[in-house]
Amino acid sequence: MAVDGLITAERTVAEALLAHYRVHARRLPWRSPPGAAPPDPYAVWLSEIMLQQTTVAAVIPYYERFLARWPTVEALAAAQDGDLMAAWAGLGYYARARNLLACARFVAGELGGRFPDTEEGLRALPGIGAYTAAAIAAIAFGRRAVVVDGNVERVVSRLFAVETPLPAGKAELRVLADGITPERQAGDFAQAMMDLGATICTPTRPACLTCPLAAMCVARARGTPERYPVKAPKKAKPTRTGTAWWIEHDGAVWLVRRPDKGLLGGMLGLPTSDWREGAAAMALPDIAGDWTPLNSGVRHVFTHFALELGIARLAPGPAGAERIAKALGPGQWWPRAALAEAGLPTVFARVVQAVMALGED
DNA sequence: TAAGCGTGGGT
DNA sequence: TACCCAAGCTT
Repeated sequence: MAVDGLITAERTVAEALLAHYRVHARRLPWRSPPGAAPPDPYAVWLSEIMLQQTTVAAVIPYYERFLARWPTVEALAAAQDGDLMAAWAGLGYYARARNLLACARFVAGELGGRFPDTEEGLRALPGIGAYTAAAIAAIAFGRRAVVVDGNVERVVSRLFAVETPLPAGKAELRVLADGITPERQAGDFAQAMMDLGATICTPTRPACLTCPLAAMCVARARGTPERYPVKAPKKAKPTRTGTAWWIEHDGAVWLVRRPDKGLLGGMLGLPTSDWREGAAAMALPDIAGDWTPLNSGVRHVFTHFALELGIARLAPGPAGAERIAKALGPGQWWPRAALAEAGLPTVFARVVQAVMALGED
């Protein structure tokens, strides 16, 4: 048996990591201290959905606002769709917000307001995949679950110097993670692994000198921790171009609700042309009037393409204003002075900024 | 299995 | 500047 505080080959990964976590755990709004009673499953679920592919720093203010406004799953289930989407605006991956609402309504309506306490039950809910089901089961319900996120993949790939490139290597990494996951305290263990990945076993320049697992780490022994995880090469990102249509009448701007599926689904936005590769010219809708192409535009990078969005402006006048809905489909006039509160996704918030910077005319 | 799906911060 | 990356899920 290892002497406490001294890391030896006999000490397991979980023992070394949990001892470190008891002292160095990050204090986060949705987290209970190490060894304490589990937090409210609603809080765990809400934080885990927000944290999918999103940094802790970005999530914290959204989490605080959501929990204050909708303190229970029943309260969230009663929210208006538009209010929920607007509150999520800026956080990205908007399918998460749509699934969040669907999940809350199912739990509140069909499950008596109680989240399932097993991985299998959680996995069946909208927006909850393998990682999130395992994380909630372990953190909120004390289950032994193998929690594998990007942090865990990086830590495990270095511990065992796994050469199989991601994403093909995911299955292998999961088996290895299973092998080091303890029977008890799986929730603390999962959070300890993620803390380690976020603060010590970082993608670049890992702080191996302060790592509680350094003595057990094969990549460290080889002197090449940054080599892992090995990743398959990624594809080039194309550029698409399009035009946003700024139609303003009587101090208000025409906004449209985007379809539920696809990019920025369910979000409010400016009407735009199609976004296509190669198209360069300003594109205008079939609305007669004195269109003004603006010199400024917006460049915005999405996950799988970059967008260069030009802006064309129209002041249709009272008669023309009534034809807008017919030409562009359903939408609403939003007061220009209140656009900051419309809950627009970032790409359109930037268009608003660009137009506002031009002044009233 | 692979592609689609946001955004902001770090290097 | 141009990448890379972050507590992934859905289809």
